[in-house]
Amino acid sequence: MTTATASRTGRRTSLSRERIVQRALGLIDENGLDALSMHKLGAALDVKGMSLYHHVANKRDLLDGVVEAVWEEIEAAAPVLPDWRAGLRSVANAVRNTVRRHPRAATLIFSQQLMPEPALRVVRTHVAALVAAGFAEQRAYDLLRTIWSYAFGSAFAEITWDTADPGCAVDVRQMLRPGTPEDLAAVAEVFCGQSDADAQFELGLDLMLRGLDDPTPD
Amino acid sequence: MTTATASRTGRRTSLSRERIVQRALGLIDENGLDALSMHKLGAALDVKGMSLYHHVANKRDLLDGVVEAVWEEIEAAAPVLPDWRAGLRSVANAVRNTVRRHPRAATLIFSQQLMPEPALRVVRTHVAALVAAGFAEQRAYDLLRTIWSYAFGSAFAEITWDTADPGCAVDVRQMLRPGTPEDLAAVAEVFCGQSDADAQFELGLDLMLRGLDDPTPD
DNA sequence: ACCTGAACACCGTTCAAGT
DNA sequence: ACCTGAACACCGTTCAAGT
Repeated sequence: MTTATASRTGRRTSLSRERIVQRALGLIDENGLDALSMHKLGAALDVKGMSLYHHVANKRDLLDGVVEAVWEEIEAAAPVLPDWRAGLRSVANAVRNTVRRHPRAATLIFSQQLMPEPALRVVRTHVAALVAAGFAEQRAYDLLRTIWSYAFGSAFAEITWDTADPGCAVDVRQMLRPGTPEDLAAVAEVFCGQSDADAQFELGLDLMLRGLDDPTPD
Repeated sequence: MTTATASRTGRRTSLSRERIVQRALGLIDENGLDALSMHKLGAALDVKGMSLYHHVANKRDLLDGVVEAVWEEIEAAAPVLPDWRAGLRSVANAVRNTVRRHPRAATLIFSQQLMPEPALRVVRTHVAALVAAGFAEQRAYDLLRTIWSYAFGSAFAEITWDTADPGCAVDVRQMLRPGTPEDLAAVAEVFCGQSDADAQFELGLDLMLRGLDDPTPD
């Protein structure tokens, strides 16, 4: 299952929480969350599994670290922009693109009950930008939360339905239980086989952003 | 960990996939997904773990069954309504309320790569209603998908942030890593400590539904 | 037809050594 | 200070019995 290619590189540098977390994210991206064990992660780092416990408290702590690493990517991709609508758009796109880049790690973001620091920095930065644009603070939090929920919901729906092959369209049937009647399978094909996922994502985003008036100068 | 109360009831009725799946969902609701094992599930049904394999193919198949059971609850709570906006609202609320009723099982819906039949029936029914209201079929699918994504995203955000104690507000800090600086902790408290989750959910829903024009009669 | 004892490889985690 | 061998309880799963 695990390739033996990793055994030559990265033996000189010793372990660190950072290196362990990044390797874990890499392994999850490659083989899926279920295939990640402390034993295998150790092996991928040229070390025995037990050694990891010198740098992470336990597996839960390790996975918290992975969630934080994903959030750091979101943060880096979600700059504040002069126009407040464009700023909210940048948050939404950062969330969606990052989740799509790590589809097999994405479920962790919701299953670990955690708000890591990079996530909180995204909130702080963009709330501040909305307030600077004239919104009341409470309203700014509400708007950000709404866009945030939509972006995560869309990204999750997409990765659930994407069967990893962007080209071939008809593999939606893989996610149906064998007995599924033909008429329902046809429904799934239209609903899940998104011809243009980007346009679909924009639809909801546009609806929400166009519905918002510019803040009244107070 | 497991209470011994279950050992008296339910011994006379023999096993069935249905009974196994329902008990699994119950155990997940009580103790969380990580605490569910085939051994423990067997014990909760007065049987050895291996006996379950006569009724479910493996654990993945069992969890697929749990996802399907949750979808059946969503389906039952999402009736078609005369007004198309009210119909979309009923889907959104059914998703949100059901996810909130099974917070510890919710992550399964996205992590199992599966569209079970009750989910497909919800799609078919509500697309048909939108088409009857005058929308083009492709447009109907797009709208439903948008509302769907928002509802799941909101529900997931809520259960991630809800620390199970609806009363006490300040337990948001449990989801912060110990080192988190005070200013970021304050951000988390406003962002996650939703004073009125229902109103927050309605905000995004209203934005989207108000932005939609009635379909032009063709 | 359905339940089970025994067994397998694998898992997370601890701890007393080793260097 | 950091790595490891040995060991623990637990896990998913198989299979040859038992009834």
